[in-house]
Amino acid sequence: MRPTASYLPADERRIATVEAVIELAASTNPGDITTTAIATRMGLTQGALFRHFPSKDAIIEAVMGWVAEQLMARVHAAANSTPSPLAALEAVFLAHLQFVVAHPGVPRIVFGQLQHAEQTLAKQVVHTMLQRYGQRVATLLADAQARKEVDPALDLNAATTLFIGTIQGLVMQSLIHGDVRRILIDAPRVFQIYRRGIAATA
Amino acid sequence: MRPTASYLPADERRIATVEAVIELAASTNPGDITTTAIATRMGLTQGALFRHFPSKDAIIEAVMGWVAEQLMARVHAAANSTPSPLAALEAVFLAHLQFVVAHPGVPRIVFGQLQHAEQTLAKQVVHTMLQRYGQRVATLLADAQARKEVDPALDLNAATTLFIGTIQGLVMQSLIHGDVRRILIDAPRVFQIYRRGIAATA
DNA sequence: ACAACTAGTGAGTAATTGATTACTTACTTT
DNA sequence: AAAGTAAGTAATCAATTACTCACTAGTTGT
Repeated sequence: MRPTASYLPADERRIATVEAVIELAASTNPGDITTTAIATRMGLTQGALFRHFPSKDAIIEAVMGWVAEQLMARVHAAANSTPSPLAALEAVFLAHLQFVVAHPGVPRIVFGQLQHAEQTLAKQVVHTMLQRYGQRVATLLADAQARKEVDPALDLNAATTLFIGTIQGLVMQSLIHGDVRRILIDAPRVFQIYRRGIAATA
Repeated sequence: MRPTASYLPADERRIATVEAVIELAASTNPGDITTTAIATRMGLTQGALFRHFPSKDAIIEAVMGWVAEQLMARVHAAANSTPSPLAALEAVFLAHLQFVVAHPGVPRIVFGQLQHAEQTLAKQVVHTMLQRYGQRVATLLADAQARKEVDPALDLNAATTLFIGTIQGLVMQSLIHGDVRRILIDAPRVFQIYRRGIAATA
């Protein structure tokens, strides 16, 4: 409940707002996060929020933008961290999960957004993020195939789906058990099975 | 928008209510489903609902109970459909996903429930369901190991986590793409990689 | 020090929500 | 057919929500 300093400049206040939402989402149903709750956590009154955002939806959009930026930065860094595509794949896998563990509210917000029926702008941001993400993974898998690090007969689309699905599955499980840190224990052991599933027949 | 007949007996009306909620959840954010929306879909007035349920939460609990019952029935049937544990595992995998495709609102409601912070009764139902589910899968994997159908050195806990995670991942992806039926296309190809990951070293 | 600007306050509003209730309608039993 | 019971209606309630605005407090440049 850090009582953020008063009278921040507008851009810093907007960032503080995004952080407040993500922190709140760690322990609250994202759909139930009210503007009053956001403001209170920052030590502000509710009306003050609308000095920096035209609507609540705009706040959510800002949050999704922040998430997309942060996550993709980590993914790309991990993907380029090693020359071996297969090793890079594992680095991406772990980097993604570390990001989630560091910000447990993030997957909850993302899942929450995907639930909405309306084609909202925030949902669009999630869409393009996941699309770029999938393309990066597919490229790594193709590279690994070219280097004979994985099975030449591997179904690349299925492998990409399973890669992302495995991460989302781990996240869901942590959501079920209410224990985020368990992800980091399960992650390497689960990835080992995945790697075996796509491995080159030695 | 089938206008359910008027003057149903109480138990039938309760079942109709559960079905209405699940149908609504297929195209609406479960958290945004109002008692008015449920009643309207059944061709009733909102107040009539509270003649059969003491509260909205009670409606959700009834829905979760229905889901747990239906899903576990299908899972157990699939698990016992063949003597080979590995084949049974694939049968469970497909049966689960077919259930989701038949009722697209179900995973949305389940995910929505897991988002709640409070330890609600409905959440408890989901918990025990997933626990029993996991135990059944773990048993099948252990049997498969005993029959040497899978790697004797396989990490059973990780394999169980990955099994459930893979399903949840596929469901999430369909939620992202807004196309439920794609699950049935991806499912066999994804399972093939999973099976390879746990397979016995021939 | 002082004006100009920005950030925050706090009291409001309209709309929506789950829930209650007095009343009416339909079915069942004898 | 009369009486009793179960099911549905329609109006209404209190609470909560996102959003607005006239005003005040703090910050900054000169």
